[in-house]
Order: sequence, then C-alpha cells, then structure tokens
Amino acid sequence: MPENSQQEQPRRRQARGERRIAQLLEAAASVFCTTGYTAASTNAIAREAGVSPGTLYQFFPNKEAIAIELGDRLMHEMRETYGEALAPVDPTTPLEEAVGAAVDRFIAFNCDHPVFFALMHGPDIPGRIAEEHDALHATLVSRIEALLASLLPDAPPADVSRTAHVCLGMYKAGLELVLAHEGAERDAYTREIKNVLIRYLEPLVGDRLGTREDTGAATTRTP
Amino acid sequence: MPENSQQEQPRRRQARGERRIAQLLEAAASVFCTTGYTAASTNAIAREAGVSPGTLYQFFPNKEAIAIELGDRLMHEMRETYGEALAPVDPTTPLEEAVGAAVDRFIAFNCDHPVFFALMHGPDIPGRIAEEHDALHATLVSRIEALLASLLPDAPPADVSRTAHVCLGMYKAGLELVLAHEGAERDAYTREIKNVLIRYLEPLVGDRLGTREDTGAATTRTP
DNA sequence: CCAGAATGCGAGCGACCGCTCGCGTTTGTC
DNA sequence: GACAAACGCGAGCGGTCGCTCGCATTCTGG
Repeated sequence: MPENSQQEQPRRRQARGERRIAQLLEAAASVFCTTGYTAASTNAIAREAGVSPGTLYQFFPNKEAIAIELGDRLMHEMRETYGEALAPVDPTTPLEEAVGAAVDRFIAFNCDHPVFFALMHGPDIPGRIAEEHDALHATLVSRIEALLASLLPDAPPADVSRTAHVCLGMYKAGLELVLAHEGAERDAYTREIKNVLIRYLEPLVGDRLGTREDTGAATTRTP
Repeated sequence: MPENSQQEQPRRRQARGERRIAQLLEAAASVFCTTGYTAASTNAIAREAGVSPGTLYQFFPNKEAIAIELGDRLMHEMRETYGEALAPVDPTTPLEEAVGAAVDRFIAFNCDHPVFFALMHGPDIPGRIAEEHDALHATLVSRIEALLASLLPDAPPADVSRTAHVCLGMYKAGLELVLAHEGAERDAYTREIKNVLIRYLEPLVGDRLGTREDTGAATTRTP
C-alpha cells in the first residue's frame, strides 16, 4: 500500500459546495438550538437547509461531523474575536474590572451564538465535542487559577483550584440565567452575576488590591 | 354513559405487583442516572430489573409514566423528609444559619437520591416532569423572595425576584459541583457554595441583621 | 378446588433515524 | 463541444426503540 492509509484527501470543492456547507451548518445550528444534538435528526437538518438527506451526506460523513465542524468554527471564531485578550491577565488590574470585562466578553459571545451553549452544555453531546468543551473548560480554569495564584501566593493550590472551579461554575449558571432573559432584564442579570463573582472573590483578595474604595457599583439596589 | 369517561380505576394489585413496581422504579432510577431519560430504553430498564418488556408494561402505560411515578415518589419523600422545615423562615435567624441549613438539607437530599438531579436537570425530560420541576422551582423562588422581602421591605419587587432567581441558579450550579466530588472535597465545595450565597446576600441585608460580628466562618482560607 | 384475575413472557409490529446508492444534473477544464 | 468530477435527489436499507399481543403461569376469593 504505497499511499494513503487512513488518509482522506479533503476532496475538491466548488464554490457551490462551500455555500451548501455554510447553509447546512446554519440549519444545523438552528435545529441543535431548538432540539439539542441527539434529538436533532439529520433529515430535519437537511429539510431546514432545503436540501435532500443525500446532499447533506455529500459534505459530512456522519451526524457527529456536523456538530464537530460547527464546534470547530465556533471555537475558531471565539479565538479570533477575543484573540489572546483572555490569555494574559494583568495582576494590577482591579478585580472588578477584570471580572466585569471577562464576563461581558463571554456573555456577548454566547448571546451572539446561542448554539455554542446548546452544543457545549447538552448532556448528549458526541465525544469529540465533549473533548473540546473539556479542553476549553480546563483552559479557563487554569487562567483563573493563575490569576488567583498571583493574588494569593500563600494559598494552598487545592484551595485556589477549587475557587477557580466555583467561579467558572457560577459564571455558567449565570450565563444560563442571562440567556433566559432579554433586553434590560438581561443586562440586570449580567450585573448580578458580576456581583456574585466580585463579592465571592473580594474577601480573598480585598486586603491585597484596593477594590473597596469608592467604585460605587458593587451594590445595584437601595442606593 | 353512566360511568367512567376518561377514568381508569387503578386496578387491583397483589403484593407481588407492588414489589415488581418498586423493583422496576429502582432499576429505572439506575438507568436514568447513567444514561439520562431519553437515552434510557424501556427494554434496558426491564433487563436491569430482571423482567421482560411485557411485564414492565403491565405496570406502566408508557415510558413517561415510569419517570412520572419516580418523580412523584421523590417529591413525596422530599416533602416528608423536610416537611415544612423549608416553609416558614424565621426572619430573625442570622443569614448564615438560614443559608447554611437550607443548602445542607437540599444537598443531602440530592446526594442520597442522585436520580433526582438527573430527572430534574436533563434537557430531555418529558413534559409532566418538567411541570413538576417548574413548580418546585417556583416554590423555592417564592420562598426566597419572601425571605428577601422581609429583610428588604423597601427593595423593588423586580429586584427581589431577580436576586432570588440568582440565588437558586447559583445553588444549582453549586450542587452540580458538589455532586461531582466526594468526601472531604465535597464538603469543601459545600462550604464554598455557602460562601458564594452569603457573600452575595450580605451587602443587601448586612445593615439589617448582624451577620458580620464574629461568626468567623465567612472565610475558609488564610485564617 | 376452581374460576377468574393478576402476573409474566418474548417475539415482533410500526415508526423513526442515521445513512447509502443509483442515477440524473450542473460546473469547470481542455 | 466533450469529458470528468462535483453536486443533487429521494427511495429505501438496516437497526433501534417504544410498545403490543397471545398465551402460559401464579395467586386469591368463594
């Protein structure tokens, strides 16, 4: 066997094909959003895209590949949009600013791409997407850990890691609440999730950074 | 038609039948826990219980009825175990105690009955269970709202309601973290979720109740 | 003891779903 | 214009799943 074992050349595509792929992915995003991954049928995706099931399988080898391609494009767009903006956290940034900026960015992305949440948090996602989600999750946790460690050099690593996991968990729960509302209420929930995180972290780093002085935004009601 | 339109008398059962029902529900709980509701096949439940599919359908009209009966029994046990202990909240109780006790109770119940979480938070649950979940959710939210309103009589109802929803959302996310760990780590996460809630609520009610004096448990590390 | 109800079985029905296959149409290349 | 490759179709294959049906077995009341 002189050539290609396990290989599969990506097949020559015409512009029409690329358009179909984008069309199918858009339809898949819509169907995944409304029914979740497992309940979404490939025939329904094809119907939503206005093509036949056979056409769908011209471009994707199976159902999982659709979700994977969609996930990859979302991940790529996420990295492209926010780039390394979420990589290095300047330890001199006030806590409120750092938390607020990070929350705003991720919430904005999820509001723009609701399928991202559906794919990442469905309990029935295919293995490959779960891996990507775990990788993203681990990346975010270690970013938070690094930030916390720089603020609390004396804290045991186990505590830092636990705190980071709690922060991410609270953020995710808040994201769900935010996505469930719209307009002004959505903004109000966004503020609340920031408050949760800031007040949770404040006692840990409050004696190290001046986050208490007179920012005046820590309490939203009864002003 | 003098009798029974739409009615269905619950059919006379023998002791053997009641035992089979309990056996089937136990098997269903196990299967639902590991695969979720939708992915759980009735044949798998019957196999797990050591009976034939036909026997299963002797006692349950369809798959949804199994989940509903399981949900009803869990709800009943929940009310029986905690009774009205979660109904009236004495407004003079310190915030930390009230939050800590409520969190401990619900976490204990969920640790004892992991299928409860699987049934209530699966995205693919049948309509009836979703209704029960929504009812429980609404009940808990209004309990929290009542407590908050008694502490903050001047706050706008919309803010109180939002804060209650945030509390419950944070608790649920914390529950997921707690269930994902065991032993000492599980206890540590339990403390963290209490901290999240207490610190989130403290600034709102801190000037009304003395929760700040010297309980000394608000911070777990770097003592 | 016996009639009838309750219990138990498991092959299999109908529906759906992921996916294929054969064949016709469009597009790019020389 | 000719040829091959990419595109497009939709009936239908194989498989799973929820659920049924006919029949055998066990229990209960009289």
